[in-house]
Amino acid sequence: MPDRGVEPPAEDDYTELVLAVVERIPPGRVMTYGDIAEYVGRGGPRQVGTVMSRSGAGVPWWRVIRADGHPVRGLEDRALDRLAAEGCAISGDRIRLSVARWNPGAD
DNA sequence: AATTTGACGACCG
DNA sequence: TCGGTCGCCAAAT
Repeated sequence: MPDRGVEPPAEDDYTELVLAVVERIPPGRVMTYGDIAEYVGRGGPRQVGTVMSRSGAGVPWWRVIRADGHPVRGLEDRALDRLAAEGCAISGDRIRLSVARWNPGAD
């Protein structure tokens, strides 16, 4: 049987796809739940949220934000801390999407 | 098996 | 700009 090594997650393919995308978001940049759903081509924003809530602890979850620019619901302070430390474009309590939004494949 | 919930998003007033 | 409402799509209860 295959050795699982040090990386625990991988409960299913969809989860893996989502986490893989989040892993690629560069520091100081962000993606919305909808962006990720569209990019992986399955499910929707809410499904991405479900995956992150359940299995997002091991990836840069603070770089995944809502479409209105607000950071993750319930963890806003920690997310803003981290993003600020990365030099992300922030305006008040929300991210400047027009500046910080990142698209994989176009990097 | 049916209903409610959730780290969402577009629309509208 | 802000809050209310409805639509979406699985997971959890």
